[in-house]
Amino acid sequence: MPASSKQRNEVAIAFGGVLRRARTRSGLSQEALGLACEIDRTYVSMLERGERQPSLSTIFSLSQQLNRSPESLVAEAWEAFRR
Amino acid sequence: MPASSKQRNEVAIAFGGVLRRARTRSGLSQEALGLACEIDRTYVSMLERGERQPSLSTIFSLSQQLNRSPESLVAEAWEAFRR
DNA sequence: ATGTAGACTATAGTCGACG
DNA sequence: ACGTCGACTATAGTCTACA
Repeated sequence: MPASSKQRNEVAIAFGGVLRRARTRSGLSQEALGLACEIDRTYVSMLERGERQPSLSTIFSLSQQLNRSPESLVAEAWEAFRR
Repeated sequence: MPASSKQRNEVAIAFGGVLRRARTRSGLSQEALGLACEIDRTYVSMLERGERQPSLSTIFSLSQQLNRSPESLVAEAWEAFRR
């Protein structure tokens, strides 16, 4: 068992919300974002719904396509997670 | 095949360097850091050597124990990755 | 205190199909 | 354009042991 799978879920949910807001603001569909990042459309969906947690390289490619710095996405997710 | 496994390696190496510097500066051993984060000592070693890539929740717990914000670690890794 | 190795379990990430 | 399901492959992360 990894450290705490409850924590992982909460992290995933925090990131998911941030991702969805950033994506909709940017006017991209999940499909378009996935295509640009070379990640699967259904996986973008899972990320946004907090069912999966991104690795660092996924964070990097998502942030690039959203015209955001990776640290800004992470900072937002961290803030959402902490509360 | 995931997006690009070459990119993943480079991300892992970038993060590994950042982690090692942050940890040695903080005066913690890999063992002590792993214990505090509830992640395996040998896995900390793999991360520092760029053999593995952290997930977001791993970044969160590492940064907490290093008294750093997650975004500062990510920003450094991103900078190292881009060059 | 760290690197490495092997065998393992859990989860990140892909893909095709359907509503 | 998105959610979901199932089956899959790749990799994150654990654990024991030895140098």
